[in-house]
Amino acid sequence: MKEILIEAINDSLKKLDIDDISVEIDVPKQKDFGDYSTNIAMKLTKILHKNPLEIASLIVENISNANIEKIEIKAPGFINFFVKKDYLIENIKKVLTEKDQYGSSNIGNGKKINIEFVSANPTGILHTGNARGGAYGDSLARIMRFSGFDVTEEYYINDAGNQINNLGESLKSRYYEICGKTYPLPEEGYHGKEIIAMANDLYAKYLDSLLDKDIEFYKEYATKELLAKIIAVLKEYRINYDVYTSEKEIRNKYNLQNIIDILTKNGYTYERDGALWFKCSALFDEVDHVLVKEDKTLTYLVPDIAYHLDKYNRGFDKMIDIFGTDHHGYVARLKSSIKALGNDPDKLEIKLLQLVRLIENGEVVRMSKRTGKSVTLKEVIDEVGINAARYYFVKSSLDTQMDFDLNLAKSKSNENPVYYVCYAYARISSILKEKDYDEIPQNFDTLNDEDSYNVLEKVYAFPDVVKNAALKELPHLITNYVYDLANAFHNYYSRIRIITDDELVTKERILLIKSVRQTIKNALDLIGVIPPEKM
RNA sequence: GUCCAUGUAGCUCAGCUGGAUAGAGUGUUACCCUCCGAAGGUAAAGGUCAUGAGUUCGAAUCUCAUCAUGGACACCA
Repeated sequence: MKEILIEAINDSLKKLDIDDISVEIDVPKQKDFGDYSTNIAMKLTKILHKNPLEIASLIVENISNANIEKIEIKAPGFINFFVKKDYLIENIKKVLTEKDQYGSSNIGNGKKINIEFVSANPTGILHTGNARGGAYGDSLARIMRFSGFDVTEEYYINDAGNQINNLGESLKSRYYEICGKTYPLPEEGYHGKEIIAMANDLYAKYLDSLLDKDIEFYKEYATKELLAKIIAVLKEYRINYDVYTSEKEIRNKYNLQNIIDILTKNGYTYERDGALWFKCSALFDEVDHVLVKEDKTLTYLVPDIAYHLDKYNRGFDKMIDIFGTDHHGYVARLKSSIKALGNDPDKLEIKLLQLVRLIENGEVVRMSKRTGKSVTLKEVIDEVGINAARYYFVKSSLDTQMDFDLNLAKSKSNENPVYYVCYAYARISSILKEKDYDEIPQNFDTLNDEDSYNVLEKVYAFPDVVKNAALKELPHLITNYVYDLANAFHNYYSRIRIITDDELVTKERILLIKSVRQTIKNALDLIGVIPPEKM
């Protein structure tokens, strides 16, 4: 409908000899201002040097279109369109025919997108911050896939380096402790409950027969166990990755020295104080960073450069990394390295999400993997449920600093808007159990009232919302939308009786609410929420 | 100190590339079930959009300054 109007306006503008301006069509907040509205007359004041009202009437004079019922001009210069409602009726048929595909599109045009998210180090278990990143990343992937992008969801496993050494040492230390021996816990060691649990498992299975195993054994065992746990929880959280990339494998696949050599050849390194530095201040960063330490070991930056090179080599049109804001200093470094290796840094987009602050008993709980103090994703899922958790963590934009009050989440979980939406779904399902129709009629003659239009307009808006969410990469637009849709339905339900004595009326109303239910389902699916038939 | 983000109703948050009288939920106060699910609906109250200037037909939205909050500024990852 928007396109039809834009075309009509453009035709009119041509007659006025104006063609190089883009016409914008909005949906006004108020019903009095019509179904659609444009500010084009006001934008043209600068070019035409005329009163916007005058311009508006010139434009309107030249518009004629069968779909338009009425056009009004309102001060200071808005042109408001009132359109015929046939398209809303047509749309019911579309929803009922396309079913689970309603709202999908091909605007992505098969472009290859890589979305990397969570990628938590396997040195502990997932916490609430990962819950947010996971909900965002996976929802974005679903939305983009639904919009015709070729999406790869990826998890990068940091299974090498210092932290893994510390992890191995930590496990060994705990195991020794249980065996009645001592082995020092490293200063940077991990204190999580899960490490102690693993040590207990080892003892239960092997008693003290592992005491002379070397550190490699503990490293490998701990990494494998923790990773399995992480993946299992993510799966429960309805996230299924397409690709897991291991840092260990990247280190084997790429000769890291080779990458440093290329950087050197391109003139982006220098030596100082016995270390080799990356001259990223010449590119996007403010300061330089070390690649090779004085003791000749590599910093974490080097394998990460290799990892991103690997992503580039796999031929994605766009790569999206989702980091916590605590890694924001890292963005410039990474982009610099990409440029320094001769790739296009604009293909990599790094999204920073504000960390979730945990509140318990009115106090901020400091989360830390090292001290083992945190609320895990698993606990969140068990306490508030998967639907509520996914909805909650996706409903705010990434830039919002979020507080997660665990007491509130537990005690008043009904306040979560997800229940309001699911309730609408369950209500419709329950009516459909009583009466249902499958065949779709040509006309819906009895649905010619404002109440029906109000709901149908929301249903009609869905494909546009999805496109918007996909292009702007904002999954929370979906939660906003689906709430509005549920609200429109609850309103309709309270005013209109669906099942009546009149067979035709009942049938058309049933099909209307069926299209609502389908749209709710499709929308919720994009954010990983599965509505129940009964609540 | 420098960099990034944020500041909208008592609280939690929307507000799309600047548009018409700033919106929801929650909380407070009233109503509404003989009938498809009241986890619902209706209404009232609640705002110097942090502050100050600027840009223009028009600013919560853009620019600058100030204040406040969170985070980052390692030869850790």
